[in-house]
Amino acid sequence: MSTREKIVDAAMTVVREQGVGRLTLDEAAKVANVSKGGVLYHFKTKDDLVRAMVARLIDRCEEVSQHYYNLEPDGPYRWARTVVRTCFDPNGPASDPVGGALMAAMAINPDLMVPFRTVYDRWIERLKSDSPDFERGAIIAMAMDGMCFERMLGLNLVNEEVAERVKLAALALLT
Amino acid sequence: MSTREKIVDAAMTVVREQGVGRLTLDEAAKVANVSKGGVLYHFKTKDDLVRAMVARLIDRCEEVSQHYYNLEPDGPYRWARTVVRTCFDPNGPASDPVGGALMAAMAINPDLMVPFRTVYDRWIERLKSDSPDFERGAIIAMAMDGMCFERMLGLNLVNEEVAERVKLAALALLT
Amino acid sequence: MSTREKIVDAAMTVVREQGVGRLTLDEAAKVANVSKGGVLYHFKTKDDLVRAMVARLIDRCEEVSQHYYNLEPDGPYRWARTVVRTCFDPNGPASDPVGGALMAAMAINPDLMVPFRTVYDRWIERLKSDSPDFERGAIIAMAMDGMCFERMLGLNLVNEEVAERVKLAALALLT
Amino acid sequence: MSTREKIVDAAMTVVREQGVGRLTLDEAAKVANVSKGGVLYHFKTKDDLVRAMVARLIDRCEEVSQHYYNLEPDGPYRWARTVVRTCFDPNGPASDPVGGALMAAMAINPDLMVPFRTVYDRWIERLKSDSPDFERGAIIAMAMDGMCFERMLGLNLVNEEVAERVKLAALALLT
DNA sequence: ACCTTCGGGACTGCCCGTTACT
DNA sequence: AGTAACGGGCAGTCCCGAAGGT
Repeated sequence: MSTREKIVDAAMTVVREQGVGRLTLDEAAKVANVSKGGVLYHFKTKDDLVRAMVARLIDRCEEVSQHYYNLEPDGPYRWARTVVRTCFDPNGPASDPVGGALMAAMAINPDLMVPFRTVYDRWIERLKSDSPDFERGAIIAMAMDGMCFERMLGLNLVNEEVAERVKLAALALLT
Repeated sequence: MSTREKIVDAAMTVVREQGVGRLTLDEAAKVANVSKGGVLYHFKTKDDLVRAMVARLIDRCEEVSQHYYNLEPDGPYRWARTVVRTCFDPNGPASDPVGGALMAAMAINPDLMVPFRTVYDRWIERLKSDSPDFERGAIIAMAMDGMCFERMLGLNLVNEEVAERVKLAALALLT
Repeated sequence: MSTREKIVDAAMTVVREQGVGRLTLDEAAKVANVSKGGVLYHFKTKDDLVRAMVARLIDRCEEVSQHYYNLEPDGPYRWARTVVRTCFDPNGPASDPVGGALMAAMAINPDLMVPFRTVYDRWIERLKSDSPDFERGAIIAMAMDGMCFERMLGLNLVNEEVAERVKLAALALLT
Repeated sequence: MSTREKIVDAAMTVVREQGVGRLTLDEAAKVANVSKGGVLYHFKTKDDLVRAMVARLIDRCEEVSQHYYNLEPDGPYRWARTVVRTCFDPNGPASDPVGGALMAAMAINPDLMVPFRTVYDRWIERLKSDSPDFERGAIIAMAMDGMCFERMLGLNLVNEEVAERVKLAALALLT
C-alpha cells in the first residue's frame, strides 16, 4: 500500500480510537510509522489530510449505497429504501465512528464540509427522482441520518433487538 | 446578570459566530468583558465551561418541549408530536447552531456527553409511554434529530417552503 | 487555636503531604478551612507565610535542642553532643520532612533564608564555646546536618539498625 | 557542540545565576539561543530537561571522584578520603551552586531523585568496601555532604581559612 | 476578622509547518 | 520520497494579590 494511503488509514485509526482531539500530525505519523516530515510531504497541511479522510469516507458511502441500490428491486422509493439498507449495514460507513469524528473535524473547519455538501445534494436529487411522496422519503432519510449521528455520539435510541423492527417499520413506510 | 452567566453567554456567542475551533478561554473572556482570571475563578477548567454550556442547552430543551407538550392535545403520540413541534420552532434550541457546536465540543471530549445521555434516555421513556407503535414514534423522533444535526452541519435537506410540508407529513404519521 | 496558627499548620501539612510545589495560598486556605481572603488578612504575601513557617521551624529547633542541652552532662563538646542527640530524636524537627521542604521553598526565594542564617551563626558560636577542638566539633555537626538533609531527600546512608551505631560513634568522638 | 548540550548548559547557567525559581523553558531557550520549540523537541517536558541536568551532575561527580581516587594512595578509607578531597576541590561539582539548585528542583518533583539515589547507593557500597570502621567513614562522608548542602544554602560553617584545618582534621580521622 | 470575586501575569506543553539534508 | 531539527505561536492552567463587601 502506498505511504499516502497508510497515512490516511493511520489518521482514521487515531480518530476512531482516541477522538478528534487527538488527531495531530505527529500522532498520525507515529501510527503510520512515518516521520512527520513524511506526512507533510504528502499533505501540505493538516486540512489537506482531513480532506483526504473526508474524500475516502464519501467514496465508501457511494460504494456501499451503490451496492445496495443494485440489490434493491426497482419501484417507488428505491433510493430511500437503499438509504435504509445502507444505514443498517453493520459493516457500512454508517456504523463507523470515524464518520462522527470527521463531522467534528469538519465542524472545526467548516470549509472541509464543502465536498460533503455536494454529495449530500446528489443524494437529495436521487431521493426526489423516485419518491412519489418526497416528504415521506425525506422523513425516512432524515431518520436514518439521525440514527447515524446518534450512534456517533454514543446515543442509542434503539438497541439491537428493536433495530430490526425499526428497519422493517421504515421499509413498510416506503411501499 | 451574574458574571458566571455572562461568561456562559459569551461562550455560546463565540461558538455560534466563530465555530467550536475558536472557543478558547481567552476569547470567551474577551467577549464576556472579563479577565481570564475571572473566567478561571468560575470554571476551574475549560471542560467545566463546556459542561455549563451543555447544562444550559439541556435546560432550554426541557423548557421549550415542556411548553409545546402543554399546548399539544392529549392522545396517542403526544410526546412524538411535541418533538416535531419543538424541532420546527424557529426560536427553539433545535435551530440554534450552538447545539451543533456543542456536539462537536463533546465529540472532542466524550465525557462531556454523559449528562446529555441521561436526558436523552428520559426522552426515549416519554416516547415509549404514549406511542401505540413505538417504532413509528422512534422513526419520527430520529428524523427530527437528523434534521437538527443537518442544520447544524449546514446541510439542508429541505428549504423553508417544503419544511412546512415535511412538518405536516410528520404529524400526519402520528395520528 | 488562633486562625493564624491554623494557617501555618495547614501550610506545613501541605508541604509535608504534597511537596513544596503544591504550597499555594488557596491550598493552604482550603486545608486550614479558611478562605483565601482570610489567609491574605494574616499574611500580606506568600513570602510572609513562608517566613512564619521558617520562624516556627526555628523555634522548634531551639526548643528541642535546649531540652537536650539541659539533659546533657556538662563538659567539653556539650553543644556538639546536644546536636547529635537532637538529630537522632525521632520526634525532633530534624526528622520532619517539613524541614527539607522549607529548604526548597527558601532556595526559591533566597531572602527567606536570612533569619535561618542568623540562628545558624548562633549555633556555630555555641559549638565554638565549648569545643576543645573546634574542627572536631564542626565535623560532627556537619555530619548531623548532612544526615538531616539526606533524610529530607529520601537518601538513607544508614538504616535504622546502624543509625544507633553511628550515633554512638559520633558521641565517642566527642569525649 | 550539539544543540541538546547547549540547552542543558544554558539551563545550568540559569540556575546558577538566577536560582531555581527562574528556571523556565523560555529562559533556558533564550540563554541557549534556541527557540522554545527547539527545546521542546529535545526535551518533551521540563522534567526531562531537569533529568538531563541531574544526569550531567552525576557524571561530573563520578569523573572528579574517580580522578581523586586514582591520586589517593591505596589503603584503608581510600574512598572516604576521596570523598574529602572531592568535596574540597574548589572546581569540583561540590562547589558548584548548581548542585543545590538541582536539589531544590528535585525536592519539587521527588521522582527526579530516583537516578540520584541509585548512584548514592553505589557510593555507600564503595565506602563500605574499604572502611575498617564503617561508622567512622560514614560520619566523615555525611560531614562532607553536610558541608556541600550548607554551601548550597549559603550557610558557611567554616570560612576559607579554617576549611583547610577541617580538611586535615577529617583526613586525620581516616588513618 | 474574614469572605467572594476578579485582574493580570507567567509558565508549561502542544502542535503546525519550514528548512536543510539525504 | 523521506527525515531530523527547529521556529514560533498560542491555548490551558495556575496562582498571587487587590478590591470591596459583611
